[in-house]
Amino acid sequence: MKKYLIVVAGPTGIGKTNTGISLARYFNTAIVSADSRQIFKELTIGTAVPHSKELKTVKHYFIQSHSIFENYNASKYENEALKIIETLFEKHDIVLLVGGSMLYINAICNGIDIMPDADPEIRKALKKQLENEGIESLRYSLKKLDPDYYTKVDLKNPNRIIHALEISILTGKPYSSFRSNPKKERSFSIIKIGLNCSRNQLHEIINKRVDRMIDAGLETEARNLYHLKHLNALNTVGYRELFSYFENEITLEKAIELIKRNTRRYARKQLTWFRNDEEMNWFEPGQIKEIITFIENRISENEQH
RNA sequence: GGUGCCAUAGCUCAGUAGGUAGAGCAACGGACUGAAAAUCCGUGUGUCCUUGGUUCGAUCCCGAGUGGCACCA
Repeated sequence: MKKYLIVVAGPTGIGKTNTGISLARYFNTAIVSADSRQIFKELTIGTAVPHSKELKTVKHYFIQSHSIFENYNASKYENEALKIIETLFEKHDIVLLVGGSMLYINAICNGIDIMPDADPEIRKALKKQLENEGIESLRYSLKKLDPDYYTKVDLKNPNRIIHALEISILTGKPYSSFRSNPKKERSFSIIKIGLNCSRNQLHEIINKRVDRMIDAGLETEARNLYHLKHLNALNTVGYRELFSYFENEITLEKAIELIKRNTRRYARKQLTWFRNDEEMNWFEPGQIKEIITFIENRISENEQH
């Protein structure tokens, strides 16, 4: 039998964890998480990591496996997760990739270009340039260092420009020379399962889940991390709003309201990305049987060719 | 029961000296290759409560109805 990576994606709160566990038990395999925040061991309540009970039933990878002090990114994830996946395929024909981080899933399925890690000092300097001289100045630098990318990039998006600049400065070569938009060959086939429900339902799930997080002590978790708020890992829905509350910028009620709103928006953004993926096969959460049947049919079709 | 006020976007409300309407919030759509739960761009989504009348034309003026609120009984 060939090897199959089953991707389970969908907006936050839709039930990826449960679906993933059901599928993993049925196929007797492990789960590789594709979640850019659940990966951090310092974050628990605000990221809705699977409960320890759930983690005991099925082996999970990349759940609370890294530290927020590490500068993590999609490329590191691609390298590390791919290694784990390859290892798992030694014992399993099917492996599950479960999560909502669009770029991370994309890194596994299609790969991203190889280029050096950004230098924190250079990034710092560019941030300062943005702060002091404005985005216009960054654009000017980019036009000089990478005129080709200058015509393609969203010139209003400082993060994009900064990244192109930091790579160009670090390597002495234009950022665009590293960009080939690869579709990397993988040793396994990919079957993508997308989970979605009505928008009203999704909003209700999200609102309730945020209330549950607050009841579970999210405020305390955030307060204990407050002194680390400069870390990128904490530029995260659920924490940043509480940080504003700690700074007396908003009330607790307002912070909770904003967490709900920003989570809803995040879910929408995820859907925008996933909807665009033509390989995605959509199901409602709870349609486990249908999903299993679909996967088995897909595999048996594939085995015949 | 009587009197008064109100009824416009999902919500709170503005407005039109009569020419089918706009703010805030919410919502919705999109971009995306090393910060991605990040970052950035875009979009009013409407039986102006219903129904008669006046008018070339009514969301606006007049009458009636319905619903809500307040006060008086």
